[in-house]
Amino acid sequence: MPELPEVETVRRGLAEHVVGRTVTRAAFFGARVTRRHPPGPEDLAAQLAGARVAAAERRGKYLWLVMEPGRGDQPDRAPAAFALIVHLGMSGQLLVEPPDAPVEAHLRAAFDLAGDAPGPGPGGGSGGGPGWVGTQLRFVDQRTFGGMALADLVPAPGRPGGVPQTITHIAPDPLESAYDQRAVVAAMKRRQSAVKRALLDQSLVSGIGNIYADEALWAAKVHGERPCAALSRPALARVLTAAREVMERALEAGGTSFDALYVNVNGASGYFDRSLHAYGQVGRPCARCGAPIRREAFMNRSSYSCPRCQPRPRLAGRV
DNA sequence: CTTTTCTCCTGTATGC
DNA sequence: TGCATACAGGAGAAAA
Repeated sequence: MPELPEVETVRRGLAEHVVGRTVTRAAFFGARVTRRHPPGPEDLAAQLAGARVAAAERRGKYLWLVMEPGRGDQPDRAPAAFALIVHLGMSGQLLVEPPDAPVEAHLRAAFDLAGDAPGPGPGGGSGGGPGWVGTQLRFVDQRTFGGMALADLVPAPGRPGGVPQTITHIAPDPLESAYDQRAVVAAMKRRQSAVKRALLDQSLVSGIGNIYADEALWAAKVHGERPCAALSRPALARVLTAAREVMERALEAGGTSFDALYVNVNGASGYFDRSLHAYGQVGRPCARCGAPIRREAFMNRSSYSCPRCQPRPRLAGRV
């Protein structure tokens, strides 16, 4: 499940293999992948055709490519850059492949790319590389919770290139300069909800999903059902710091696993198997105290925690 | 305004 | 073996 570290790994792959190239043709398959782009897939394809990928950006779990339109009718006046937003949902992958690679079962979009990418990627020079005639960027998404859309870029603090207008409700994530942990702690203090719900609220702090929420709460020794307001500011800060640290470590573990041909979210995190202390570890001993990790229902899914290190709040829920 | 619930989707695992 | 069911879960719309 792509959360911040996995999405950042994909962004880095895009920066290396796609930025600098021009989209010569775009195609979309199925209606759901463009459901967040109201004008529809034909409009999306038309606007991308001829545009150059100027940058690959990320905030939380959202990716976007900064696109510079091709100069059509007005060669003396450069049209404004815009964003191609990509959300991977739960099962989305971005793949960089030769155009004649076999079509994946859940291929949702394909972009033909022209030009060389800068840096030591494929096609980056005469030596090395597979020597493709062309390159395709493909979006494959089994469950199609992800999608693509266009948006204008609007100014945002700490983001020189701006952020897409349609995702300005997404808060800065813990790894960007605009992130202000003291402000997040203050906002959490005012929340009338459990701390895990707050961690998952992307308008408060972005990038954290179910996995890293459980890991952060385990590291901070806090049960996710504890009300935000019942936690001290230092305790809230410890939870947020733990979230940042666990995601930084996951990024280190996952950041090296894609090769030159492949920008793959599923392969991005070897972190899952080796370093999880709570998520999915039901019955296994807590790494701190040895008590078996428990699983509890939470919002139609699951939460994992240590029953000894993370005791449930005494008043779990009010009526 | 704030907070919670529902819904979208499909492959995998489990139970009878 | 075959069929039904639970589960994974991000995010936005709808409801409370």
